[in-house]
Amino acid sequence: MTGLPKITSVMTTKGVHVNLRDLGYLVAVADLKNFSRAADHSAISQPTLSTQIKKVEDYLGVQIFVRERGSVRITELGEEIIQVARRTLDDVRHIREIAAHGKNPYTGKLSMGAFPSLASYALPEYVFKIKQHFPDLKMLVVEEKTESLISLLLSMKLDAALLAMPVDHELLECQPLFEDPFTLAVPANHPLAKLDIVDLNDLHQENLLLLEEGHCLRDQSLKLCSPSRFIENDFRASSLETLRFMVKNGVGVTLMPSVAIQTEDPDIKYVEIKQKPSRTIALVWRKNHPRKVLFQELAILLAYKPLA
Amino acid sequence: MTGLPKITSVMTTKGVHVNLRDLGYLVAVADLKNFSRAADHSAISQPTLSTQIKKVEDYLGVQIFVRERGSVRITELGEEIIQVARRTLDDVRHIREIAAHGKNPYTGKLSMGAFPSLASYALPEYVFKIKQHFPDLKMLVVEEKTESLISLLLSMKLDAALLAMPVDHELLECQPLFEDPFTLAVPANHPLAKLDIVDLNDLHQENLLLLEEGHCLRDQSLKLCSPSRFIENDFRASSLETLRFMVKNGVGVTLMPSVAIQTEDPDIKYVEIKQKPSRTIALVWRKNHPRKVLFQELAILLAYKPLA
DNA sequence: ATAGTGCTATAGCTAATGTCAATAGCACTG
DNA sequence: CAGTGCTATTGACATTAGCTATAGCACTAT
Repeated sequence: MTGLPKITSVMTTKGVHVNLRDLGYLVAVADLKNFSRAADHSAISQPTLSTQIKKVEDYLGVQIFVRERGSVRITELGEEIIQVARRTLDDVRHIREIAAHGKNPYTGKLSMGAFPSLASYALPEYVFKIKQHFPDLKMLVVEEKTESLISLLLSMKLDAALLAMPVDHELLECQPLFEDPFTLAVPANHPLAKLDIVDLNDLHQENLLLLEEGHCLRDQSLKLCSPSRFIENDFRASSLETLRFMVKNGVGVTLMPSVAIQTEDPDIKYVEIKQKPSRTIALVWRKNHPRKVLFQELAILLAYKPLA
Repeated sequence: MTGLPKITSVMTTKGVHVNLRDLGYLVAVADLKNFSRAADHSAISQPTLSTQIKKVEDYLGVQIFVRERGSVRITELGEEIIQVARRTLDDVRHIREIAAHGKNPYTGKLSMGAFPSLASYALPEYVFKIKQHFPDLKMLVVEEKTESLISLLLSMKLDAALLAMPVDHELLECQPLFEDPFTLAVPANHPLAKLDIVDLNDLHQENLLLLEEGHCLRDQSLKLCSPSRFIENDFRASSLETLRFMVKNGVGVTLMPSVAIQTEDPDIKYVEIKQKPSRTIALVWRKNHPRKVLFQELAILLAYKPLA
């Protein structure tokens, strides 16, 4: 036969696509800095890993790893690529989680957030209650200001959050849990401490202490106290405990949510307020979150007053 | 032979993994709501697409699409899954872009941001200059407040940004471009308008107009003007043009960055300031961004005074 | 030097997977 | 009741990822 040779597969361009699997290999090599161990970790043979990595590098047309004596270095471009690869793999994990949670909302990781002036007081008991009723949930709690919590919810990095109403966002669903009345925290030796009940309109020239910007409690307090003529001051506490400390030491007064009241302390008196102001705490989650059924049940579970 | 039958592949569990390709199919079906057209769009046959979609649904154990008369509905869970799938595909596209830009930084999309009190004035000319020197770049401009720009840079959603120094972030690199001196914008009929130069310390009881919270120009102005005893006011403009309008109408004065000066308007006078305050505009990008070479060249290109 | 160690790369074969064309099945339409 | 417009199933074929075996390379220890 003098015809043309039968070309079956010259230029066997092995693999033309980037795979999720390949991304995993990239990350494994990046983490372990060693092809053989990365192969082990990925449960494939070292040659396979080598060829797959090479395939990706060829496909992208850039070098990701520099194979060096004893260890593997990552190129700058490689770093960038691997950073995104990690994100990609996380997303795929996320897809699997969504499916798993859709099938059984009562298992798996559940991340729940609360804003600072609520978190430390209500969360411990809440987490305890949740663990009792849903023992298969792995709780993860996050303490952030309201604004951050909302963006975490929207970006799917957080499953649910305890927020103060109102929460008006068309992508979020919201179930009120309980009312948290405000009291006025005053130093025990302050004239107001002798009262059983105080009218916000009667407060003049008091030094109202507030949290720093971004705390919803600050905004609520400012709103409620606008009729009173408080002394302006530049002090901005970073936590409710700092505020309590300041009140205790006679620096001023502050609005204290009931969940945070600690009656043991003889230096502070918490006085009821005639206007009965309160904040409504709600459980909030993304509409059409795969586990909304769970959240509705959680809301019922947590709707009882959190403190005995 | 009475031995056991040779089982080659009973239970042929076709496909055990989710693929990037599969995610693409999901998105195509979600977009087109029709298997056949989605197959067409994905350049595969309809049967292949059907089996692959089914494979994913089987693997995840949840139904993603409801095949209905005439069209395809997406389950709630499906919506969530597809949302993440889109993100995943974007990430992979991003990986390819990183590689492409690493090979040739001078082509492809380039997203550049600037904060509002600079954007409208400097960006048009900048974009023009860049297009001239790098005709293969597809420019995309974004106008956001400084804080947003920084998080966009960090999350790789923005390539570079024009920001006011200082920008201290260990993941960001920063190349100063030019000084932008502040002048005092006053109504033409204001006594100050007659001066050639004004001392910030001589300003008393002027009504200083500022932008709303979050604008870096607001913070810079407040810092510079703290020695003066300005009238406090609650007005917060949402743009520099609003401020200019207010000044024009005699409501007060404001600090105006030189890039924003418009000498044509006879109703406003821009008075030089004795203290020669200025803001330094810099080009900022993520350290080890694949195209940092490009940004360094851009910085040189843009370092000349932006306005004639 | 020489064999050994600890790496990654290459080759050739096999199993798994994705793909196609053909066709079945289903629910409406004319 | 044939026709239309869908999705699902089947069986053959092509591509890809995987394996084992082995090569190659640069040091290290004997």
